[in-house]
Amino acid sequence: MLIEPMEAAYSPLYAQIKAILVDRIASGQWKPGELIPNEFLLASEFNVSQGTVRKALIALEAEKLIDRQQGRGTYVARHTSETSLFHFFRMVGLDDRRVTPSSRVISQKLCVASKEIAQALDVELGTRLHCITRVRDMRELPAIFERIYVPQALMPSLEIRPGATMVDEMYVIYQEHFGVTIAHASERLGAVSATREQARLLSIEDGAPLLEITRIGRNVTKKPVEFRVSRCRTDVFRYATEIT
Amino acid sequence: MLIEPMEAAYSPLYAQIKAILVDRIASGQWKPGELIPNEFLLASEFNVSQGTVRKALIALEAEKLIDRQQGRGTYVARHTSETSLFHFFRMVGLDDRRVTPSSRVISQKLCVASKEIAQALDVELGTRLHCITRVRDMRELPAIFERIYVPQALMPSLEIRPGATMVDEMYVIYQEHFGVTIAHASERLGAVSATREQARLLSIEDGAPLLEITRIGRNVTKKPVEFRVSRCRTDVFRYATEIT
DNA sequence: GAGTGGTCTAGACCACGGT
DNA sequence: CCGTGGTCTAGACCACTCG
Repeated sequence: MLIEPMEAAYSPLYAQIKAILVDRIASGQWKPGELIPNEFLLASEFNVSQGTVRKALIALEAEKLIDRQQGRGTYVARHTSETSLFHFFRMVGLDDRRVTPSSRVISQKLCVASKEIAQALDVELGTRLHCITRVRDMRELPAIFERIYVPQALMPSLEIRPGATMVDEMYVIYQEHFGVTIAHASERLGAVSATREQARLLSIEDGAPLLEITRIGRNVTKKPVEFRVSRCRTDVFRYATEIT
Repeated sequence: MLIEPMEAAYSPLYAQIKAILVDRIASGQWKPGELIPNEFLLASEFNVSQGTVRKALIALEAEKLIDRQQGRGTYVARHTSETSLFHFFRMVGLDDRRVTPSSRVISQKLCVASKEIAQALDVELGTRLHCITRVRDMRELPAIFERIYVPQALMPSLEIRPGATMVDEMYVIYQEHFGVTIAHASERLGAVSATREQARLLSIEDGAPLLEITRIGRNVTKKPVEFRVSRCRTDVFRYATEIT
């Protein structure tokens, strides 16, 4: 019996607890990598039983917002190059084995949101955005041509050295430098023909078919934060997904 | 304390219960659509508490093997055109709205498993397969060219009338006629150029880029049952996936 | 051994779908 | 009204990590 507002739509206790915990993570009160109080402490704080807190925590773990480790404790999820790639990067070789990309930044510019991007990011038309163009190599091959758009307001000092080879994932940078955690993403896939520029950068024939992935990245509160378009060679790589 | 074999790897009670229930579904002892015993009955059958059974049932529901309905009971999941499409068919319009395909069968033949297909279906090279070729229309447009391979041994009398417009999903047919339930699938996506035949059937230009989806469909025990290659127009449709 | 999350139990009560 | 699944509690014990 946490809250009992008149006329309230019914919501189970564990869902209310969960919402409170999400808020603590979203607001930065609990930061990525931080150890949060154990189940009994949370239970006594909210005056509920440990089992109820547990149910909220299990739900948060399923959403990958926290990381529970038996014997150690519960931590706020943190992006690492590893986990970020494993979670958000779906390309595999024809042998079905995961590949690790590295990236070369072609350019970083400021631009304004087009109609499509403004709608995707839920911002005003003309909002100022960072626009990063890069090529990602996989197994020594140039494989992905990528444009990334993020609102300048969210990450004022975002600065990627053009030409530098990047090991770190963008999502690690967002989180560690700007406190922005990408927790969910929507992807739309289609097939397109390579433009002349893309063909040159990817060492393929002009007009060759490319897999185009359009992604909207969202933070823990599901607000859109990043828009990205990736054009991938699929002569030696595939996009992998499981339906369960 | 269900089983306690010497040297056994530790496995929680609810996982053992779950395995038993999966087996009852896989073996056909409980058939799709059937009402299964309630939580207390199962609990007393296995001599565990209701909460333990519940945990197994919740896991099965997450895997979409059963359908739990408050106030009514728990049913073995059944494919319907609706649920099958909603679960396995990922194409959406550019407006992000779901589309419902209909299909025209071009041909049905018998063939033998190539190396690639034999490996995918985990059968011997040369195993006899049904091979169905069809075109799927979406919003009055020919949109997908598709080849489906299933072992003849699994579905001896599979017979689709060429030319007939199909409303029913293949997966509904597999389940209702042959007791084969597709419960999981792996998909690999890439971009390819349309062959002349495909271009003609899809009313697009020769060599136009198509999204190629290679799917391995698996039954409830995760054994591969169907191999399918779909080539999709993505000028007005997209493949949609969420990363959560 | 102390502390954490994971499992399991037993029982109470609630919300929902039918009769 | 009954029977179902859904929530919540309180407490016991198990498995893992670390000092």
